[in-house]
Amino acid sequence: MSRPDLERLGAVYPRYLNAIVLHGLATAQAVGLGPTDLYAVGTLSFYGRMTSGDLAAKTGLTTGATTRLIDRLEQRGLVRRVTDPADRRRVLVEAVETDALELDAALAPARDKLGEVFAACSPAEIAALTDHFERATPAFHEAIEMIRESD
Amino acid sequence: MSRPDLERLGAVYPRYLNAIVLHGLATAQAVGLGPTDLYAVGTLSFYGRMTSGDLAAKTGLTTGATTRLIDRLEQRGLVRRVTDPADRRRVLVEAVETDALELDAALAPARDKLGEVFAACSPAEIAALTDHFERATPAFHEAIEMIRESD
DNA sequence: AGCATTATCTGCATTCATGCAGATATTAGA
DNA sequence: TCTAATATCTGCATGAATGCAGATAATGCT
Repeated sequence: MSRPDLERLGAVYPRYLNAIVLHGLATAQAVGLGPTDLYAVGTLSFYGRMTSGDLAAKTGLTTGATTRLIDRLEQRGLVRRVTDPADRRRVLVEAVETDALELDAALAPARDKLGEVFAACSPAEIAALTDHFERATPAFHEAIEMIRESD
Repeated sequence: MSRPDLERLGAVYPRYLNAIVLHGLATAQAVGLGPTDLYAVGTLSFYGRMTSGDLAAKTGLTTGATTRLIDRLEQRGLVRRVTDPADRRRVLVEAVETDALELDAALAPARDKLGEVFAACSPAEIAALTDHFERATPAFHEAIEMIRESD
């Protein structure tokens, strides 16, 4: 791989990540949630129910702060507590599928704009991009854990 | 483009964005800044000096809150205020290139893990990905503006 | 020169997320 | 059964980000 290629990636990629995070913050603000709260809901809906403790680990909060986070989300009807029948100390939290948030509306501009970007791609390019996204996602999750371990 | 392709993209992409934002939040926490503060620094260093008001617009904060944000960043030596000689009401803010933050250290895990992902790509794939990132970045910025306009 | 406009800053107040330490409930093990 | 360990919750406290309204400073127009 040639040097110029990597340099261009190095220049473009940080700005790209910056834009995505900024967009995430703006979305949270638009739906009236803190960033952590909104992305906790996302995590729950993408990866399914998990215990309060697991959610604490994912978000990097203490268990106490996580209790309060779940309280807030439950109060807004975004999340549901289910006691684990196998171990009644544990509380499973699951996303309620609803659009109590107007999350769909908040994401509409991104969907439109990104839709145009993807629409300009060939099927092969879409496949390549999807492959990349699929590999990059766990890489970010691993990086998150590593950041938190070295605190 | 076939349906299955788009469905896979639709499943993978939201998780990908979720991971990036979560990683952004974890990074901010690791360096001891609020998410807005950290991504304001990023915006300044990527796009160069801008007025306080422009930064307010970019972050979606009021001008008062932005003054405080600049105060915080200046106090930590991440940013510098420069009075605009052409219009002395205006304050230009520019990023100070320093690693007063151990931002490099905080980003190291992501660099490593993502580096592996990119290393597995052919030069052609790298070029295609870079093209995509380059097109997606302004799309996100436009989406941010649209979200804020419809508040 | 005088006035309206613009850009940033300040004082004040408030909301909110979060940590911490101890409480409670449940399970597991000796 | 008694005790230790585990999972979540609560009370309390605090720091921090933010908004808002008015203050200050600079510019531009008439």
